[in-house]
Amino acid sequence: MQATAPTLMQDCSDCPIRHRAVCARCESDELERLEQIKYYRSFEAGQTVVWAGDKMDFVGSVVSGIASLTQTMEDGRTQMVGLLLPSDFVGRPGREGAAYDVVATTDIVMCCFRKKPFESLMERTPHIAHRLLEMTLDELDAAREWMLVLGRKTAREKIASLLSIIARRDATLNATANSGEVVFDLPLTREAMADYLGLTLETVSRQISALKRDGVIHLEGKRHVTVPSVRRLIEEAGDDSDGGFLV
Amino acid sequence: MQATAPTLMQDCSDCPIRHRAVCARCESDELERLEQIKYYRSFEAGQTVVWAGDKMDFVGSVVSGIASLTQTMEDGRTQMVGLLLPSDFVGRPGREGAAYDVVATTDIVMCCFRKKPFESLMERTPHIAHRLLEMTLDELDAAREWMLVLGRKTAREKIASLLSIIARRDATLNATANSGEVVFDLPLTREAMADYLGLTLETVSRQISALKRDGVIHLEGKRHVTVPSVRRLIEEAGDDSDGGFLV
DNA sequence: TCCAAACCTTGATCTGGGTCAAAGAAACGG
DNA sequence: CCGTTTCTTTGACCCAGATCAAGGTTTGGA
Repeated sequence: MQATAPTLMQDCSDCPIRHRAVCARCESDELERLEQIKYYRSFEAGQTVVWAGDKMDFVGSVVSGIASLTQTMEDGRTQMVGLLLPSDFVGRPGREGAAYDVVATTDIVMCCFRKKPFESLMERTPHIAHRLLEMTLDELDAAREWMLVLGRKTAREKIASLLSIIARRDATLNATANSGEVVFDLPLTREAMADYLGLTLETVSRQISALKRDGVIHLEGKRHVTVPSVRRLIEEAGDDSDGGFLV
Repeated sequence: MQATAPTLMQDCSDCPIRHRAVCARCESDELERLEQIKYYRSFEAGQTVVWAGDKMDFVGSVVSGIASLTQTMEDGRTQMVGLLLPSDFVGRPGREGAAYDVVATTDIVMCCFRKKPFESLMERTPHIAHRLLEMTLDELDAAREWMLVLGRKTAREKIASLLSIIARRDATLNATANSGEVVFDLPLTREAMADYLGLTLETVSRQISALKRDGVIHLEGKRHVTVPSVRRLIEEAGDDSDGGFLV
């Protein structure tokens, strides 16, 4: 669905880096310089963007589609450690290799900058460094919140937490925030959800069935979800911290 | 043990902010400005430095002792989301409230800067912003690595992972990196370890006993640990990523 | 020196979620 | 339109770790 063809946008007025990483406070000549070093890449669902440990010579943000950050043990156990939705930034200025695999979950288009020029631009443009610090702090908060999910929540709460996050992101993007009902398409397979939640795919499937049975969500097909009451969903997630969303 | 009395160091030559946050690349007049806005605070074991959600009007780093970052659910389940060892930085420039409780695990002394002046110093001093970005990226990496521990490792592997981290930090600080044997004092109670690892304290106790029985570690009293072979410990942690340590 | 409060260990038992297995849906290429 | 592949659901059973319970050990104050 997010599988936008790799249309090379020429003007990039909707390029997320513009309003998220570089942001409002930028001078127009800074934007100009960014435009000059910008390029697009696209990947098909399942493709690996970078492997953990490999040199990552670019930074960028997701334009369309969904990518995931994944850590793997030798014996094959994997844990997804982050989800990149459209407009999310990935990259580690000042750091060499990738710390985790970046994998395209759906077909994706990314807006990239080669690292060297981006870094030197950062040197000259405090606003960019500043904005990146803010974004990184936010990611750190999100990661730490997720640690609570992984360490202490039950399977049912985990599923509800994930659905809350997706619902929130989706509602923000689509401004569907009305009656408390939210509708969206799950961008992840049951297996990907399991990897994100530290569960098995069977447990994910069972708990989704249970939430459906209990009327917390409604499913059409495997992926199309209707949440009649977001408040109820957030209660199921056992959560404080999802606060701020629709309350 | 880390319970240094709140000796107000006048010259601060060993103040961690100097070499970690502000770092080598700073000009001496930047250091000068930092000195001017610096102050010390100390807390007793068990005291809460800030509550989640409260306004946090300072940033700082730990001089001595250990603090922990903790998230709590309404029903009392808690998850430790970070550990602050001496020289670690805490604070969120550009962000208002704390995202988690900061609690003194042992008696601690912190070196602080009021946020406002620190932020305005940051504006004028790109190196500081830059260093903070690097530190935050490192913390994010650590948090994501920990997500793998929480989501996918067994209780035994979790314990071994935690011991590896403490051993590594301790070895780095004390330069004990010799024969592969490392000796240190556990700075955490069994309960605190459980909160960090997403386990119960009983399970922690049992697994520590098991590691002792299997000769992976040796215990003297409840807290004094000898690790005869760090390599072995890292194997028990099931880990790749602890690489770089003593190999 | 003794008592009380923290901490820690160990045992018995229970259970949420994992594992193994089989069979439905959807999607897809030919 | 059909066979194959990929994804999902559901069932039966099992086990790692939680829970409940009871003692030990250490620390510290009076």
